[in-house]
Amino acid sequence: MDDQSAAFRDDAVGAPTTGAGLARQNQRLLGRCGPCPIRKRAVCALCDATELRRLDAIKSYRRVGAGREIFASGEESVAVGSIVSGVVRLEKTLSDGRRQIVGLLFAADFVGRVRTERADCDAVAATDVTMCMFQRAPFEALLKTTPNLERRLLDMTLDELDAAREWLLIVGRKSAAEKVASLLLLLAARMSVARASASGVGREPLGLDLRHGVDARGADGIGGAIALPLTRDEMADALGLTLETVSRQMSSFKRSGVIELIGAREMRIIDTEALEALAGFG
Amino acid sequence: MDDQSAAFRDDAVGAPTTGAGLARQNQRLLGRCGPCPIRKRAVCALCDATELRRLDAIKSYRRVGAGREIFASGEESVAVGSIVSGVVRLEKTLSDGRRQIVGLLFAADFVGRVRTERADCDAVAATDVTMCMFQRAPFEALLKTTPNLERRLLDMTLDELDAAREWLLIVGRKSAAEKVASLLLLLAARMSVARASASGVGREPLGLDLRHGVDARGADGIGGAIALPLTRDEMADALGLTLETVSRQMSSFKRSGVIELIGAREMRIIDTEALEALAGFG
DNA sequence: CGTTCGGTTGAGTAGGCTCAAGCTTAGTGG
DNA sequence: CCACTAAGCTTGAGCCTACTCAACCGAACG
Repeated sequence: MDDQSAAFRDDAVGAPTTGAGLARQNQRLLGRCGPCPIRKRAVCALCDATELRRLDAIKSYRRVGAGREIFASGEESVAVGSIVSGVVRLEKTLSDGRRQIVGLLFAADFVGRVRTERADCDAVAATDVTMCMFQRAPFEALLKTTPNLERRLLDMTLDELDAAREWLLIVGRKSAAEKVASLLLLLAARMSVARASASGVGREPLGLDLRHGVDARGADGIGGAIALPLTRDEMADALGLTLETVSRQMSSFKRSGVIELIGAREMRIIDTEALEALAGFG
Repeated sequence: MDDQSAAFRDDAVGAPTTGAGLARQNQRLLGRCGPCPIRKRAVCALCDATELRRLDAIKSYRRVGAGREIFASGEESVAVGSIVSGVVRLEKTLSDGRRQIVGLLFAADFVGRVRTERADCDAVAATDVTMCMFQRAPFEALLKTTPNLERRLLDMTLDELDAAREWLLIVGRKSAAEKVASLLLLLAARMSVARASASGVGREPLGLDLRHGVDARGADGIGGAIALPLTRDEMADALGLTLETVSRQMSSFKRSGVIELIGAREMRIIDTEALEALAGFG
């Protein structure tokens, strides 16, 4: 972390959590958007060269260590941006401490809320995160004059909305086993897409979108090992369960040979079809 | 229902459910947008006269009887539109019949999904509904050339996303009593706003947005009687509960004098603060 | 080498579900 | 007008899933 460019703000110094392996190569592509790994999928996906130059003028990269807050609920929302690498969780907390994770954001996803004064979720780095940030005010100004930017943001927001509703079905109506299986499939799908980020797919749904679990069969996340970006506690808070229940379900999946656990925070899916059956698709 | 204009399609003939009081006056404002009660809050809110004329050219009013489907999950999405009056529920169903209501839409809210081939929810009229519909293809064409339309749709979609996430917290982390209290406050707030629809508020969050429950104190829905647009079963499916649990909670609120039930489908909130406390805001 | 954090596992409990019966209301037809 | 029906609602009894409380484990770290 010594060859930082001037535009690179690094919040990860002395990161509270052990987050090895912050994607080194991201430092190389600073400044220009051309070689950016999320260029084709992020909010800038539809922008032409001119528009990209305008965005470039107001962007700044920022690294956030695992566990660090990106913005807090209720605070004035000043910054928005795209995730270049890593995972961000959006969470809400009741006054008595009960917490619900209401969104998981991966590479290329957009973080922050335009056109509102204050955030209504906390956004926290679930892993070490690299972001391409914009001040909200100039970004909103650019939104107004750049239909390609607004169009892409609308698309991404619609996809997030679909994902949130899919998640509502899982949290509201599925059993503990189905919930955990659903989450594991989601993580497998999204973590692997994030790794294979060079591929320029045009339309990428975002957030907690379970349908990816089905599409991603054969992608290198299922079959390969997946580093879980959430603790048992966080998984529980995403699913409306307790950490003990999540742990028991994981152990049960492991015992029945559906998944393999490598330590506690890494997983390999052995039998994708069985896991999908457990997730109760339909 | 005999003075229908040519542009008025009526799906409610022989409506399967008892839906008295379909807002008669809506028939009067057909054709022109000027006197439309949702003009200032719907997707057309930011449109100028020229843009409005273009929208006017592709719109058609449609009445849907309570219980009737507006579109079905998986079917090709051909129509979108604004709710002029009534309540629409968005729901998802698992193959074994478990159902989750993932959105409630009221007057001025936008129904349907642009830029996707197929719907991923069912949309069903919860009450008799009057809609201002557009064919999806011409509407999307207009979206591309009308920034004011796209901007407003983005705003509304962002508000829906906020609402869906708020709902996720309720479904995932609240107790049965808190869930039911939260839903009653939401319904009180949204049903009263729908009635006082002439007021031209610029920024109106949409959907299952609970924060309205707090804002709407003193509005004429709280204090006045509220016609519940959902059966106990539907309330349960919105909250991730069973209908019996919902019924028990309602009875309990009634016994403790927090609400009054007028028949089973009409309610008056007696003690708003108590109900808010029961809803567990924080 | 002790501490801390995250995870696992067990035992007992309870909140909400299931099953079941009976009630209310509105609509229908004799 | 009133029995009949059906849909929606209420209430009760018992059960089960997931929660609570608690002990223990293992890895990482100072």
